[in-house]
Amino acid sequence: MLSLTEENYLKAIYHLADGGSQAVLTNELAKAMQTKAASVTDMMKKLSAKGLIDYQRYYGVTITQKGKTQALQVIRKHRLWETFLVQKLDFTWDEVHEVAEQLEHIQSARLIDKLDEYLGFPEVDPHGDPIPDHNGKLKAVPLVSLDQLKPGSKGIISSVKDSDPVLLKYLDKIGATPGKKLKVIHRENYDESIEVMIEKKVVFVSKEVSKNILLSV
Amino acid sequence: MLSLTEENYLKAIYHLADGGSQAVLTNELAKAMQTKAASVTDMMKKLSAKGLIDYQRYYGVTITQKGKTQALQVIRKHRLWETFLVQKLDFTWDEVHEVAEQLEHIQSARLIDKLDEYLGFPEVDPHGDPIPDHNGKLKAVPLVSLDQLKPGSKGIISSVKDSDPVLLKYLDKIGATPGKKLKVIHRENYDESIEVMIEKKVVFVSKEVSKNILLSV
DNA sequence: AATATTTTTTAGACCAATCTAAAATTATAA
DNA sequence: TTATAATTTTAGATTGGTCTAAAAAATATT
Repeated sequence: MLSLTEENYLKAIYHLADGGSQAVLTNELAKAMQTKAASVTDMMKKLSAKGLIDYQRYYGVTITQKGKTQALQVIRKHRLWETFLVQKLDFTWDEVHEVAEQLEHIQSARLIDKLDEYLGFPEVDPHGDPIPDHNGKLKAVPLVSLDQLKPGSKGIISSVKDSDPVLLKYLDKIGATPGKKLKVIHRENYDESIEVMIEKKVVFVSKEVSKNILLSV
Repeated sequence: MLSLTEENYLKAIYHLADGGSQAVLTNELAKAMQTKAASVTDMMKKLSAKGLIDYQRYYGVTITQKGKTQALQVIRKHRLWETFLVQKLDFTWDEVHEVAEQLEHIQSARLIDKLDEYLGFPEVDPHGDPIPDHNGKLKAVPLVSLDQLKPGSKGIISSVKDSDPVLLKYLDKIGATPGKKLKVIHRENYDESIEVMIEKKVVFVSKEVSKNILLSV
């Protein structure tokens, strides 16, 4: 069984590699884990010895199938708990991340399957991220970030990348939440800010924000 | 903030001292924590330095008011989670202890108060143990264990001491669960086993089991 | 009361996860 | 292509929680 720290590293690697086979560098990981590069190197050796990652010194790591499976189990738990907090306990979507970071480490397969059932086998969490099923299978939906859409194109907001409460509260305020229809009206060349129509309402968002909004088109 | 280990020690001290001011010996604690006496001594110094217990070497420890408050917060969380698991996720009362041992360490006052509300502010957990309120107040109900009742006396099963799944499944089978009316019919002098009537059904229980059944009379 | 037994504490070590500082390696630039 | 900069790794130390073995204190026994 993995330690809490090992689980967190694995999850970070999975996310930084975009779920895929892409290599992750020591410093990236150190930044993501809010720790020092030396600590990361130590952990890489450990995870590598356990067959969870492939590690080549000075060239970063890639996650193995075994590691991916483990990471997806943690992600499943994280997203189910977030859904529980919003659906049942009336948390808002900007409040759930921190608590879910703790709950995701509870070890009980029975608990998480019961929870899944209790929530009605949800497919996405409150931020629109897909929830891996019991076997760790993830429904892959091709998404585009708002900053890549051309004026005139339409889409449905699917999810939000960053879980920073400040961003989430802001998106809530302007109505940019998962499920909403969106149309790009205009892109300003100077700062790449975008004017969009979200369900009849016109709003302006900066490039920085637009990069965090993912849509299905 | 307390570490997971500190919380567990504090809870064990609270329980062994029966919630009170009674002193707890190093070896008792070592047994309860499934660790060695030397480890306990180390931890006692730490908890003592934090003002959570009064520690006198060679004479055991007593829990301070501050320590009691902390212990009760953990106990509140444990019992609320157990209630959640049974009420909402259809766990049986013999399945909840282990998972609640993990969940009780989740740090979020907001979460636990929301959960409390969601469950309808329950007063007791699935084993009949009282749940401390938001302020750590515990409704004190005087209880007697079945082994101390005289033939002829009646009571209502209030709670069960041990959380061993084997015991709980057995009690379920014979109908000895919290809320049930019970009357003592006879005590056998040789082995102190007891014959009782539980809601019209006559059952025999050993002294060992009878010590674990608590009643309000 | 002196001795033996039990309990508790101390001393010193270990493991996981972390750190700082120095060394090694790779990437960049003159 | 050789020097410089950036990144990564190693070496050695630290902290929390644990352990074993030995010492110290309390309790029980003769």
